[in-house]
This record gives sequence, structure tokens and C-alpha cells, in this order.
Amino acid sequence: MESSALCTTCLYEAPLFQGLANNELDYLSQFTSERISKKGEMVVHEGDAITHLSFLKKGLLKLYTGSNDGKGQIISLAKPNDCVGLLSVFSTPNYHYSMNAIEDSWLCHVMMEPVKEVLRRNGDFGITILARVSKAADFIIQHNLELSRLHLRGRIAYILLDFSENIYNSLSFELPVSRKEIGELIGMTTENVIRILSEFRRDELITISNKTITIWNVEMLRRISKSG
Amino acid sequence: MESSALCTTCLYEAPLFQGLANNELDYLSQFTSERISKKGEMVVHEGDAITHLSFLKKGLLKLYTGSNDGKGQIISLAKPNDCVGLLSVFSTPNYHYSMNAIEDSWLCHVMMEPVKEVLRRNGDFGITILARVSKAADFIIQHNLELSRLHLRGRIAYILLDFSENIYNSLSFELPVSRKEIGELIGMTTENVIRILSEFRRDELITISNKTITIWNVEMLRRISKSG
DNA sequence: CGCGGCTTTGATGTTCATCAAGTAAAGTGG
DNA sequence: CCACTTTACTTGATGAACATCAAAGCCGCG
Repeated sequence: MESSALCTTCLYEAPLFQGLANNELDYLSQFTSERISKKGEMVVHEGDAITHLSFLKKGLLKLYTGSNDGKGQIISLAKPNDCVGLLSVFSTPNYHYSMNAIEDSWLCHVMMEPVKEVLRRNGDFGITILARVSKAADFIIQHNLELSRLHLRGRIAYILLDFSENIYNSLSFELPVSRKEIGELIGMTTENVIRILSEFRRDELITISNKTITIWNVEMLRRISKSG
Repeated sequence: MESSALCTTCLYEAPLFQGLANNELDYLSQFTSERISKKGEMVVHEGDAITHLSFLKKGLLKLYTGSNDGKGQIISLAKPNDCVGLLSVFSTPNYHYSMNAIEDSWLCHVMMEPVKEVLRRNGDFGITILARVSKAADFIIQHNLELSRLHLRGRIAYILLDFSENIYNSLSFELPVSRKEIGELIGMTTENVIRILSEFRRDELITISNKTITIWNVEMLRRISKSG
């Protein structure tokens, strides 16, 4: 079930739009709407036209491509305050990946044309967006580079720390994704995800209770995530 | 040996600056200089301050990080008309990778401050740059995604086609990089790069004469680069 | 209840990195 | 210019890392 409503205050709180004048924010707010997607719902289908600039207010999304051979690949997760699709919105008319809510998610959509209008008048806004795009790209590229030089143990350590530090800010958290999805995110099979989580449990680095993971030995995990 | 000189016409020819008015181009040209780097020379050291927006007029560069364990990783190659460092220039004050000329290279450098000055006044220029940044990021991310799901044979096929189609526009070309560098670029060992090139030669997909590669069976290479 | 999807563990085979050893090419100093 | 060192290239043999296959338990859901 999706619901949609105009929202007048979102833009004032979103980091991306800091620096805009009140009249610009009011102008854009006219073209801004909020949509709630429940866990499991598709947010964007690969190939959809990109008509809005969207940012996540609350929740968690996965960006992925359904590849040819049935093996999905998750490109990245989007967390609150991320501008989903920011990387594509200025370069291509259509999404070339899909998005799916892995937690109930609140998304704010601003129509592209008015955004471009403001961009044309306000060059500083352009510089702000450039910085954001640039950082987002850097992050993904760096991420890929790190993961590709790690063995399986290192990758699992890396992703656990990522959840702990960047998403949940806690040493104990409920995994929002299945073992299979973790595999798709960091490039390994479901079986090996499980195997290595079990190893970490045996080595008393973490405890696992169904979907809940608690990290007990952060230091060791960090070491594994760097050189493992 | 590096040489440096003011250049007045570069900007008028660079795709990135199409759309700027003549007075803007003249203004920026005051802050533009050309530098030639000979094959093998460092262009940027990891950690250098980013003071200019640079684009490659002629030649070929490699962008790479020297990783901890001695295993270098090549992030990407830059070819003519690429804006090297465009991905970083708006988000970080320092390069976090190095650049090295793998062919004699002509680079044009425009000082960042004047560029930002023009950006502030001319929002459309911002949109143009956004599109470029976005495309560049997309390309690298897509590239990584493809490579990571391919076996070694697929990766070699992929990189050979990349050289052939995107850099040299010819089925016969001289490899600008060593076998070792190919390995660093697509994540495999030198020995396996060689082994698989030899396989392709045995299978009569290509011929190899020292550094010169000639592709005879594009179709098969293409098939291998997709599903191999 | 029974079905399908997620999880778990073990056994097996493939892919690939590592090691070793040798040839060719390219730079270096006398 | 030639011995000398170094660097790039090449091939084979071995072992480690990892995917695949198989089988079984678990849980939610119609």
C-alpha cells in the first residue's frame, strides 16, 4: 500500500536544501510530495523515468539490478537523508536499477523541473549538489574497492561494522536483510555468509539470535575487516 | 620532464565548457595552463591538494591507489576529454589516489576558484557539470559491477573489448599497460592475465605480438565478456 | 496440514592465487 | 659496446579459497 501527500516542511529539514532561501524553499515545496512504502514494496522499477529528486526521510532501501543469470546484485543500501538516485538524475532519463523498501520507508519527492529552475538561478545550490553527488560516488567506489580486495571473512566483518556504525549506531541491531541479500551485497554465496557468521559466533566475536546480531569484539572485527 | 604554458584555445574545444559564453571562456582562459607529462611520470600524488579542474587533451592516465599490502589497485584509466579528478574536486580538498601517465599526456588545468565563480553566476554550467560527474560515476560503478560477476576469462575479454572499442577504436592496438597493470585494473594476478591471453591466442580469438594485440573473433570475445 | 522460502551444515569440485623456475627484454655501469 | 642487473613475461605444479551440490531443520502462511 502506498500513500501520497503534499509535504511542506520536509525541505526545510533536509541537509541537501540547506542554504536555499526561504522563498526558494517555499517554491519547491509546491512540487514536493511524500510517499510511504511498506517493507517489501517496490519503490522504483528498473527503467522507470526519473521525474523527481527523491530523498529518504526514514527507513531503508536497497538499490539493485536483477542480472541476467538470476543472480541479483545489490548496488547499495540507502539510509535516511540519502538522496536516492542522485547519481543518475542528472545524467540519464531512466533508472537503470530497481529500489525496494527493506524497512517501512518515508520518501520525499521533489519534481525535477522546478529543482533545475532553482539550480539555474542559484549557482551555489549547484555547488552543494555537486559536493553531494561527488561524495556519494566516492563512497560507493571506495566501498567496492575495499570489498574487492578482501576475503570472505573480511567482507562479513566489513558489512557488520557498516550496519553497526553507519546505519544503526549500536553494537546490537536487527539485520534488515536476509543472508541471501547480504551475499548479493558483498559478492558471495548465501551458504558462505552463514558459514562465516557461524565462525564469528564460534570465535565469540558476535552472538546471533535469529535476525539480531550483537557485536562483542569490535576491535577484532575491525582488524579482520582491514586485512582479512 | 614537465613543461607548462598558458593556453588560450583549449577551453573552446573542451566538451565540458561548451555552453559557456565567450566572455566566460575568456575569463577562465586567464587561469588555464597546459602541462605535458611524459610516459611514466607522476601527474598527481595521493594526498596532493586539488587546486585545479583538469582535463586530458591527449594521452592516457592511470588512476590508482597504492594499497597497504603492496598490491596496487587501478581505479580507472582516463582517456582524452575525460576530466580527471572531476569526481573528487567538489567533495574533498585532497586527491585520495595517484595519477601516472601511461602515454605521453597533454593536460589542461583550470584553477578551481575561477571555475566556482563562473558556476555561481551560471547555473546551467552547474547542470552540465552535474551531468558529467554523474555519467563518470555511473560508468565506474557499472564497470565494477560487471567485472565483479565475471570469471577471469570474462574479465580479460571485457578489458580487451574496452581497449578496442572505447580507447583505440580499432581491432588492432598496442597495449599501453603491462600484464601486471591489467591485473591490477581488473583484479587478478599477473600470471593469470598471461595464461588467459595465451588461451585466447590458442583458441584463435586474438593474436599477440609482444605488446600488440589483434582481435580476430569479436563475437566470441563479446559472448565471453558477458557470460564468462 | 503441507508447501515454499529461509537457514544451516557437510561433502565435493572448480576457480584461482601462490610458488617455483626459466626465458626474453630492457635498462645500467664500466 | 658488452657484461650485469633488473624488470617483464611465460609455463607448470600445488594448494587454498570459494562455489556448488545435497540434505535436513525451521518457520510463516494459506
